[in-house]
Amino acid sequence: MSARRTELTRAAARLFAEKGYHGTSIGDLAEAMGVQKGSVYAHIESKADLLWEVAREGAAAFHAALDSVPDEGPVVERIRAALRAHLRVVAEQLDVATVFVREWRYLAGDRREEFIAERRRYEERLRALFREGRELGELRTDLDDATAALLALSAANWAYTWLRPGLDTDELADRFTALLLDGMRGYASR
Amino acid sequence: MSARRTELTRAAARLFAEKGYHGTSIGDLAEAMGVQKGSVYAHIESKADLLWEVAREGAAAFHAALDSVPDEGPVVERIRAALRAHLRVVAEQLDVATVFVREWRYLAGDRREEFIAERRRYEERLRALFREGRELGELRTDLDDATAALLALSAANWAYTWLRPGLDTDELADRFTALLLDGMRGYASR
DNA sequence: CCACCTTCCGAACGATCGTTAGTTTTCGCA
DNA sequence: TGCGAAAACTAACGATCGTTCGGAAGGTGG
Repeated sequence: MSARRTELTRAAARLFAEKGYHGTSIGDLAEAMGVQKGSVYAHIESKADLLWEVAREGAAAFHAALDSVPDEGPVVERIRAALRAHLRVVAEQLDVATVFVREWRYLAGDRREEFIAERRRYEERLRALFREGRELGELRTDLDDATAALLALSAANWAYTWLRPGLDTDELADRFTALLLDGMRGYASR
Repeated sequence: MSARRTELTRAAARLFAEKGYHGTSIGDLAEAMGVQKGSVYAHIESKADLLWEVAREGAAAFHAALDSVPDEGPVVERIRAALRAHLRVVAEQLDVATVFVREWRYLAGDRREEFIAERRRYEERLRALFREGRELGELRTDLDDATAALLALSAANWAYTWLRPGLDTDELADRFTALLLDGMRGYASR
């Protein structure tokens, strides 16, 4: 893929995140590239291609982040690592993450189905961590792991709305992890 | 507001939630009403009016839900009540909640500012519960209450993506509350 | 029965949409 | 230096966008 084509994808990610897919016109893309709008079609076949490309890039980034989490070791540490990896992707590729979480639904046809499958697979990989933690006894044995995974996933998926590049995402992830692990109830009331 | 006008607002909430604000045309609205698209303007002055109305309805619903939470009593119970109230609104007014969480950003000008202020106020009201819990010693005194509130808010704001009408939102809220309070760490590792 | 108000129709508006086509410019490389 | 590919330009396409307008139903209350 040519350098110019890559620039176009970057501009698409930024504008789709900022104004939404339907709120971004080919003219907007062209203006961001400093080019006439017809020229955009030297690089793509359709506007939908750009959405597909950014969405796939997001899926790849989040899956790659999860790949960095070891398969073994204490589950608690692996959950912390997964949260760290996720938030790092959000902070470092905020536009792509935004499209991944919010704009993907404007995908159409087979691409939409394929994306949803990838998204579900990502959620399953995260969920498995919590289930394994319960089964191995590293988390409480009476844990509602589906709800726990949903809570963690909510924090991860909502992050694009408030996370700003430059924040210490590792520390943020650790704060979330600490809360998820130990809760917020006072010692006296245990 | 006439009955017909109310129908239009309902259709707008549904379509904005389903296809997005920019993905919904006046023609779509008209078709949902069984009417020619020009006729829609017997009820509104602009498409933006409908977005504003639905967004305001959402803000009112969530604030009203929080109003039902008592000002006194155990903080833990008030947090549970707030989560219950929030999830109930999401389940019972899913379209409105979706616009409130996701589509509001297409508001323009003063309306956008006003909405953001209302949204911030809602978040502040929730945050205050956690801060109060820490200060009164009902939650752990070393609690990172900002993060705790953010975690709860993430669960609340993400709910529109998976919550379906008919689910027992009280039970879901209680599961979240239980997790937030006691965490998921195994007893053995405390 | 008439006046009024709400609602809708049908046609049209200028603007903008995504996309296509033919041509021209730019530029790295043989 | 010249060739070929990549990139951009210009102009236009049909479709659809949000919106306007004059007039016609339809029902309600005086």
